[in-house]
This record gives sequence, structure tokens and C-alpha cells, in this order.
Amino acid sequence: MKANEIREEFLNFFRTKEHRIVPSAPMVIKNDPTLMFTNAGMNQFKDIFLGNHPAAYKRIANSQKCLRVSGKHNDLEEVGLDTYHHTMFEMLGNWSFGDYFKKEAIEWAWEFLTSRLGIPQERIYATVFEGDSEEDVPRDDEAADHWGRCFASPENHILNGSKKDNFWEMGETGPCGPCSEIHVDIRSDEERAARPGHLLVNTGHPQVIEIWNLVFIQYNRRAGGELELLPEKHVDTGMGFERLCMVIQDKKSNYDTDIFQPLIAASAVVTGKPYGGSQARDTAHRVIADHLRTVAFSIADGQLPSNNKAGYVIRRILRRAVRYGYTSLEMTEPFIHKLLPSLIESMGDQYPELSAQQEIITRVIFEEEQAFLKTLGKGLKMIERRVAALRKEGKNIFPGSDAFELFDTYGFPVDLTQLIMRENNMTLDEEAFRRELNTQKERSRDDAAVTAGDWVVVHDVENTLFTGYDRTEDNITIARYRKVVSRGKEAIHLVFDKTPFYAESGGQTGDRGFISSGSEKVAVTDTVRENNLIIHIAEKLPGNLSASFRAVVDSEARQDTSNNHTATHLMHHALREVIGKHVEQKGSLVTPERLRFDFSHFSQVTQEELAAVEQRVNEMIMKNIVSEVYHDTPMEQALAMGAIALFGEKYGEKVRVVSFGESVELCGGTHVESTSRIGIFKITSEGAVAAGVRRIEAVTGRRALSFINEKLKTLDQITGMLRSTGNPAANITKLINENTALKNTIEKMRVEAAAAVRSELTARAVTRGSCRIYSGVLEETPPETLKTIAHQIRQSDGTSIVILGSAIEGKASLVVALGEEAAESSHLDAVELIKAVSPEISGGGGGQPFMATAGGKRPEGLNEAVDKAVALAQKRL
RNA sequence: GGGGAUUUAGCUCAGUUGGUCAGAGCACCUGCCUUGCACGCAGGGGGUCAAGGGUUCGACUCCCUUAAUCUCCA
Repeated sequence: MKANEIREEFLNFFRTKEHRIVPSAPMVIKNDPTLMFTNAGMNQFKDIFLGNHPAAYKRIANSQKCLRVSGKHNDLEEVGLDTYHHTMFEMLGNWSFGDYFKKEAIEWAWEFLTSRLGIPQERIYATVFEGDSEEDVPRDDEAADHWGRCFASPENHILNGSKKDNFWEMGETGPCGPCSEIHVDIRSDEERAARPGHLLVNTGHPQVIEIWNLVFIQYNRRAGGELELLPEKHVDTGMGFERLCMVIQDKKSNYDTDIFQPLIAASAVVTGKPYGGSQARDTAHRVIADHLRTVAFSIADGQLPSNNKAGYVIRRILRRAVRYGYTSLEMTEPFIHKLLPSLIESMGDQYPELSAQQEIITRVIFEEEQAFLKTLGKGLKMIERRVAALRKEGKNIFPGSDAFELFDTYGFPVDLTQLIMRENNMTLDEEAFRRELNTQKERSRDDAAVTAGDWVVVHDVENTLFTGYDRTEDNITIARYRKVVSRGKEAIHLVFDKTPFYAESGGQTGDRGFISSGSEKVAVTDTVRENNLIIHIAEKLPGNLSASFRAVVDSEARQDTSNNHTATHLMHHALREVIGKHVEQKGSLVTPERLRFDFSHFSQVTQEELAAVEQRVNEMIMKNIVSEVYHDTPMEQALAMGAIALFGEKYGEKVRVVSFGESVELCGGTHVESTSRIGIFKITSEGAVAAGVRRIEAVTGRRALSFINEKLKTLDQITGMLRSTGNPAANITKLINENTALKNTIEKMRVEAAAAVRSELTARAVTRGSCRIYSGVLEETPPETLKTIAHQIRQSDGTSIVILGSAIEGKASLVVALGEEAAESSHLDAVELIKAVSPEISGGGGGQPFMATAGGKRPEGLNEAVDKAVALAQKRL
């Protein structure tokens, strides 16, 4: 059976069991700092289990894209080395929310595996929770009974499992329960006869593997640690799709299934290196196949590779693939992007977002590959230089600090450094490298450690209510607080029962303002979000914590921010109108000062297009379109309203829809009541930010007004200076042309004048021994010219000692220059000389031994200074 | 969140302890050479040295702030 058929079979099977089939949630998670990527099938249903909102359907099944590359589950460095680790995988799952429980979950799992997929039951093993006396939880006999009715001969096929393997918990607190895992033995008959499978379950044997975990959520873990029975019981299951395919297709490796083989085959063709036979090459092909999947899906989900957070994780994954291609497959040119068609061919049907965004995915990957290859090239050059230097000194140990600098600052992989060392018969001081890395780790940990103190609860409040959509002031009480120390500065985090303060989210920066009670007033400098907590960052702790406070948002800043946020929506809409529907948001920043919007587009936005977009937005502003906001709208309904679906929305989630006429977006931010509040919209810059992504920055309202006024002021100044009512641009062009002509003339004259001055100085020059002293005070000569003249003299006459002074604009300047022969024979030092005489002009100076300059505030002393310098020079000759 | 680095001509980058230091290559323009193209030769235009402050007689260079980008750690 092909992989696509297996997936289809799973979904169809549960469809017949009255399950609602839902699409996979995006892999990239927004607005949850504890989790960057979806790492399990149940992520998108977390809120249902937590009881935060009811399930829209009692039975659901799906295939969920998951990523395990950060945090607790980090498989990245394992991928490729073996046959079963992945960064991205699909999780097949079926769920019951307060509906069916253990009986059906077990029976259906059994039916699906044995009847639908035809896995022989003697190869199947089921584990059940053995119980825990400390927790006072008995063995899961209920599950064992159901399994007992499935197997024809249950002995040795139903096994007890420990708390570690068979009791599932979401976190420290919250829903949890026993689980039952299904393992499959895919060894040959001989091997199975020699050693029964039940002895190998949960021992890490690569061919006796867990494929499905059925979790029975029946308890709630309370803060004190005790378990209480839940009124509603849930089922949460997850089956690794790639593993399942390996079992069904009778392969020994996930990478041998038809999920990966087309990709690996394409990789072999593009690189010209076959798969099979060479460990290094095979590893590289597997790495590339796995990582391409991950990166392509992430980009399709709206997460571009970037320099921080989730985007940086994606960048590193891609770079790991490039690195393997570079070292093991000798690929020095971008090639991974060429494999995309193969991925689309095998997965495009199930995940249409891939083909829909093929162009941008290809471009982004190509650009990233190129950038990293460049980084590698730079690193190689640096290493070559170091190696050459070390060779000169006769050393053959490459310092760890150098390797660390290459790695830390320039991103050059250390294993590549090692490889190059081997090629050069040198060794890397790994010990020192690790030391440097550890000090960096400690530094980061220290920083993280001092940050947050424990929360102190004042009033028990479950969820802060955000009241800031329609007001900027409210009466609040403090729910909890904590002290946070960072870089020696103490700040206070406050959580209220309700708040008008908007917490930074969705690109919109947090509100600032103050809270007050009686005579006390505490400033709130920023507002941030941590999971569902809205945290107000205050400069100090209020005196009376239990008092009632007036919370006041800086309404001017808020208004400016709202202006910018609404303008962002209008511009998004206008961009799609003017340059096309391919425009999709790739990033957004909204502050009181400005707005910044990144979006997919493949060429420069022309002046005309920018003007049209600006024009269109201003039209919408002038039309005074009134906002329509729908809170708690089901996702499906929002999409039906024509909302531009952004990323990070989960199935079943209630969303907030903000619309201004034709502009309809899902958005949690604050907006103006009607577009005319924005006043004016003005684009200030446009540029590239990554391959296929452009960035526009703009301002609104009073900021736009002052931006425009600044420009007009400059224009006024220009036309004023031109003293002409005609076209200033034409006038200036004329002026520039005249100016260049004049400059050329002046340059010529200056050369002549300098020559004249020179000849005058030459005429007055005095010979002393083997040197000639040129001296004098010139009139109104700028320091640069003075230098030029002195320089010319010292070049034309090697025996010259030049001492010149000049006053201009109330400032005095001196220059001393020595011709080459003069410098040698006289042992004079220009710096010494100029320092000796510069006090005469109330200044100081310096330079090089053959040429020094000085400046001062007393032009009257110029003659004195020059005379003194001449006298000093003469004395030394 | 913390550390390191980068920002100089349209592009890729040099620029030493502050002082004839604003440069190179490519690209561009003009002319010559060539049947044409590429090459070659000669000449030329193009810079708020990221932005804003400060120190200094003098700042691309030192200090501070800000922004963007790169990179490592958490």
C-alpha cells in the first residue's frame, strides 16, 4: 500500500466511525512562548482538554504535521545518522472529547491494524499501565480486558508498563491518565522464533517498535499533586505515520518507504551521487530528504528562515542539509531547492499549500542556500589565513578560541573546521573550544536564572479580562506580582483582574501608561503576554497591593498605534489590489511611531505601484469606513466572510474578525473606530528583506503630517534658495552642471594658485646646510589647501622643510612637512616641531614624522608660531 | 533574553596606534581598436563612510545612543 493510501485508509476508517476529519493545524505556533512548533497531534486541542472551551465535535480524526527540533524533544542532531529519526513527521490521531472511551479506542485500533492494514496479530503487542501505589492508581485492568478480547491468544501479548512509559501527563498540572501503547515486531520469522518479541518491547530495538499510543485522559492533576477523577473522559491517540508506512511496506527504515524514496532518488539525480553503499553519502541524502520536507512545510506555513526564534530554527535545519551536501556530496552550488517538485509530487495532494506556494518556497530555499554557501566560503578563507600564519610559526595546533570565533561569530560549523584541519595535517584544540562554548552557555544560563522571581498571588484570578478594545482606562485590582532582575535593574511584573492595557502580540507593541490609587502613581512601561497572562511591567511595586487602582493607558500612543494597525490592514488590502493576490503577510510590526509590513512579492515594488497603494489607502481613509468587529467568531465563519487567513490559527478556535469595508482580517489588535481617524497615510521606504519578500515602512496621522511637512520644508528651502518659481528639479540639474564646470575651473585655478604660492615660497626659501626652509603665513587658506601645498613642496623638493600657517574663520592652522632627504639628514620630527609651537595659537596638533598639522583658536599668534618653528628648525640643522 | 560581528561607490569588499586616505575590482559613461560580439587600451562620472550625539586642533577610525542585518548560546 502506498503512503497516501495508508493515510487515506486511516481517515476513511474513522470517518465510518462517525469522526469529523479536520485538516492539520500549522506546524508553526504563534502567541505561545512555551512552544514554537506543534510537536504532537494533540496540541491544537489543548484548550479542549483544559476545559477552556467546549469541543465543536465529539469525535475528531486527522493527520497532523509535527516538528521536533527544540525544547524537550530535540531530534535534530540525530536525523540522518540512523533510519528512523526525523525533524518533521506526521501524526495520525483520533480523539474523543467526553464521548467514547477505552473500549472503542482499543477495539477500533485493533480493527484498523489487523483487518484494514492486515498486520498479523502475532506481531502485535499492547502495553497497559501497571498501576502506582504512591499515586493510589490501580493497574488499568479495563484496558487489559478489552485487549484480552482482541487477541486470539493474549498470553505474552499484553504487557504491563511503568509510569514512565504508560502514564501520560501534559504538564505539571492538568489533564492526564494511563495510556496503552501498541508495539509491532517486524523482525524475520527466524529471529522471532529465536527470541520472542515480548522480551524486546520498550528496549529500544529498532525492529520492535511502538507505533500507536492510546491515551485515556481520566484524571486532573491538581496544583498540590493529587489526582482527581474528571467528569468528562477523553481519548487522545497518536500514531507515527512514517513508522506505520515502514511496517506496512515491509521496510527496515522509514527512509525506504515511498514517503522518502522519491526525495532521495531526486537528491541522487541532482547531486549525481547514488544512494546506497556509502555511509557518509547515504546519511547526507537522508538528512537532505528530511530537512527539505521540514523547511518546505514551514515556509508554506508562513515561517520563513530568519535570524531569531522559530525562523532561526528553520534556517539552521536548512543549513544542516546544505552542510551535509557540501561535505559528503561535494555540492558547492545551491541544489536543495531543485528537489521541491519531487516533494510536491508525493505530498502535494494531501497538502495543497505546498504547490500553492511553490515559487516562494523555491526562491527562499535557493537564497538561503546561497547565503550559507557564502558563509562557508568566508569561513574557509579565514581558516586558510590562520593556517598559513600558524604554519609560518611552525605550529600545527589550531587554537580552540579561533575555531570558536569562527563558529560563534561567523556561523562556521566546527566539524567542518575539524575536517579542514585533518586535510592540513593539523589538529584542533577541542578542549579549548569546548571551554569557550561552556562559558557562553554559563553566561546565557546566568542571565536566564536571575530573570524571574516567584509569583506572589494577591487575589486569585483565573484569566485576565482584556477591556482595552473599547476603553483606555479601567478600575482594576492586582491579581499577582513578581520581581524581575535583569542587568542589575529591578522591574515589577503585575497581573490584574482585568486590564485596558494591550499586551504585545501579533506585531503590535504593548501599551504603556500608569496605574494610580489615591496619591500613588506607578508607571507601566510595557505590557507583554506570557501564554494567557497579560503582564504589566512596572517601575516599582505599589504600596498598597490590595487597593483598587485606576489603570490608565497612554491614550495618545494607543491612538497612534491603532492608526498604524488599521493602516497596515488597509495597505495589505491595497497591495493585493494593486500588485496581486500573491501578496501575503510575512511579518508585521506596529508601534506608535511607524508600521512595518513584510510580504511575499518577487520584484521591486515600482514607484508607480507604491504611489497607487498609497493613493488607495488614503482613499479608504477619506471614505471614513466604519470598523466592524466580530468577537468569538468560528474560524469557518470568518473564512466565509472572506477573511485573509493568517497563520497560527487552530481548528475550532474562535477568532476575532476586523473588517474595514473590503479589508477583512483575523486580528486581535486594536484598531480605529473609523478610518478617517488615521488622517494621512505615507509610505517612507520600500526594500527587500529576503528572497521573494519585500518590506514597506510607513507612517500615519501626525507622524505622516510631520514627515510630509519636513519634506515640504526642505523643498521650500530649496525653492527659496533657488529664487525661482520654475521647476526646482530642472533648476538644480542646471546648477549641478554649472557646479561641476565651476569645480573643474576652480581646480585648475587652484593648481595655478598653489603653484604661484609655491613659487613665491620657493623664492623666499632659505638654505640651511643641506636643507631648504619654506615658510610663511598665507591668507584665508583652508587647512586642506595648506596641507596640499605643503605636500606638493615636500614631494617636489626632497630637501624641503615646510612650515606654513593660515587663518580662516577665526581659526588658525599650521602645517609642518619634511621632504624625504630633509627628514633623514636633519633628524627633525614634524610632530615634535608642531607640538612645540602650537601653544602660540592656543591649540594642539600632531601627525606623522614627515607631515603634521595643528589647529588653534588664536590667529594672532600665527606669525609667532611660524617664526618660532623656523628658529627651532634652524637651531637643529 | 544574553554574547560576538557587520553596515564605506550600483555590486563585492580593502582602509595599520586618530593626521594627503576616502580606495580597489566588477558594473556604468565617453573615446580608440575590431566586420560584429567578447577581450584589450585611454579617460571619466558616481560617496551624508548606516543614523544621531560626544571627545579632539583634527574622526571612516575612539566613546555613547538608535536602527537594520549576520551569528552563537538559552
